[in-house]
Amino acid sequence: MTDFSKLLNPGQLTAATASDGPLLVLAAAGTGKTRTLVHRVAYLVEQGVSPDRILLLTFTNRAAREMRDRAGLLVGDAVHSIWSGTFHSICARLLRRYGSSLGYSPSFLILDEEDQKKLIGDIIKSSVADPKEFPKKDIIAKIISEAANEGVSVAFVASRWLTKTAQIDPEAIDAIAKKYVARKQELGAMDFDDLLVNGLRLLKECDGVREMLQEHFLHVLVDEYQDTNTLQAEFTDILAAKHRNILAVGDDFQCIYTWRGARIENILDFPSRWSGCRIVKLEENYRSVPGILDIANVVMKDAPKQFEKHLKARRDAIGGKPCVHRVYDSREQASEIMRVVAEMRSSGYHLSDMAVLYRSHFQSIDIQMTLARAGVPFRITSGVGVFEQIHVKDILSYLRLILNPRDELSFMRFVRLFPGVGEKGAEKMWSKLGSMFDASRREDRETLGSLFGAKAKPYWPAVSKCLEIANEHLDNDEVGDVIEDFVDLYYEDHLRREWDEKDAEDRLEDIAELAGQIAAAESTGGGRQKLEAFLQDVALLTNLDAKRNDTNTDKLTLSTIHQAKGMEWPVVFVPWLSEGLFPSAKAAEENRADEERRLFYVVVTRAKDFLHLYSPTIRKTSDGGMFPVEESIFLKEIPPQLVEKRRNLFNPAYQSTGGFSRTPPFRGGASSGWTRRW
DNA sequence: ACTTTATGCGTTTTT
DNA sequence: CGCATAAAGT
Repeated sequence: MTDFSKLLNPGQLTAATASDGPLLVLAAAGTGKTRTLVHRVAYLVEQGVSPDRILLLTFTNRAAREMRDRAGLLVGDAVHSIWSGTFHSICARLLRRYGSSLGYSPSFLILDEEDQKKLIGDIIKSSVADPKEFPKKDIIAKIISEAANEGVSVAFVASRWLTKTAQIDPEAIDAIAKKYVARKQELGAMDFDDLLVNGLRLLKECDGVREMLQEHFLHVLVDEYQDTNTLQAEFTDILAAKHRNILAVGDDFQCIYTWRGARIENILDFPSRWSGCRIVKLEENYRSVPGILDIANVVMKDAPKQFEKHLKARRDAIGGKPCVHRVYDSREQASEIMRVVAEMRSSGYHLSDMAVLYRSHFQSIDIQMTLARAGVPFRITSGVGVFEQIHVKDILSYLRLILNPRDELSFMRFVRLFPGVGEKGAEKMWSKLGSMFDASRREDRETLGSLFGAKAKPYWPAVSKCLEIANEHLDNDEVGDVIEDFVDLYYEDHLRREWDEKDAEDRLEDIAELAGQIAAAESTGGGRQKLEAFLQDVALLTNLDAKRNDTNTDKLTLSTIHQAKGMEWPVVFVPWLSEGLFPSAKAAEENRADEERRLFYVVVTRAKDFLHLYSPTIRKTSDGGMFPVEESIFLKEIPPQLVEKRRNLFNPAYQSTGGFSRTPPFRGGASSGWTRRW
């Protein structure tokens, strides 16, 4: 028996070894939230609870993996039986098993954001008289998603948008939404939101399934509870209703996903929803030095809705106070960051001990360029996911088509890889083939070949050959070869036609990586089953799930604050603390100033030893414009004695007043462009 | 009629 | 960069 009292502080111990019944753990940043949760799992397993009757829900794949890894150290192989994962992936798992009650096949497709927008765009094109006068697909997709996540009607959300975006007709948008639902049905597909919506429907509408699952899950544990939306809170409430063993862990101060439907009220009301709920507060912070916590406490001192919480430092002070750097522009900011990085390295920190955390992706561009020029290795979580990139999706559609002759979306994508085949052509081919294409049948391959135009025809025999032998490869568990053949015999050519040399090389490398990852995936069956399992849920994988082998090299981390949630580094840099950027102007417009504040709280509490905050005096736009920017309100609020101020104004703005532009820049943005590689 | 190529423009945050 | 739109090419 483990002596938990030796491993945990009193608060953590109470939570981890609590008796049955509802429990809310209010864990402020850095107070050992994950540790508590992991030990709770270990405690339950030691008490004889069968691991497969424990459900552990998280928000991100990374959190799920960390939880599994750490629990594994305590309970060993039992960890593999625990039901743990993101809300989305657990719902997907349940729906694959029991979704037939709702009319879904176990192999339903999961649409990623791009697929979703594409479908909505197609519907707009075909059903709206004048698409130019109609809201764009991105807006419609957002409205539909918002409605799903809040559990309200599309027309309701659309009319709410009316106030800020002109010319929206709620009825018309509702009509699009209905067609979108029908189209998904036709394809046997669910988008991300459907996973949650249908996961909940499963519990509400299918009495048998609900009762079985309620009986099955003895313990329901939810991480980051402050970020649950209506659907997720209801989902866990129902699952735990029978045994009443629900453990919600969270921190209302760290609620940063309201834009995605998170309801901070879920955690605030938790005690009243669950009668007899015990509350444990964790306020002892083991992560950060006192100087950093002082700032965190200042940031949240006037927070409106909250459980009273005050971070108590358990570490001694080391180094100096957190540092505020006033710099001239984005480039100077980048070189200043790099200078401090070098300084910290020479005093013994590794690159992997440091992170640059920013409000939005584009704010990292100058930093990336500066680091690249200086040859400092860094790891970045870019705006576009690895599994959402064009070339990866191309390969995935090729693989999907081999496995599923009726996969319309994959077919469309696949045939459009050939020159001279566009949207209309692809549609014609699909209907001429009778809405199916069985790659393993010679006739189907010949028919398709005859449908190609003159430009595509020469390429077909080689690809046809690939398709012919693909099944053989799959039976021999040679998934990698399936991809390799296709790339060698056709796709590499295609890439080189579409992109310049360097880009094509990069993309080929990504594909090799993908092949390796599929081959390495765990599975019970042979190549076919392995591939099937991978393809089914690949939409749920994110950047952080790929390139795991990357972690052994020493690299500086560049990440958005959202993606950095739950993580920690000895040294943290926060660029662009300027009004309009952080807090973001857009958030202010939409009355979400308090969320920006919580976001700042989150980033401050990521730092263990050193915190460096940067505020440029000007920002430049892509068209060469130059504008003065004010220091962020978050910096202004910090009492001067809590920080050390440094000014680095190599090139003060006031010396060249002639350079300012007249028109203000668009809302955010210091420079333009995106990076795909990471 | 449909596809390819050229050009301009907007960019929060994510499962 | 990717997307939408317009113009040019098949």
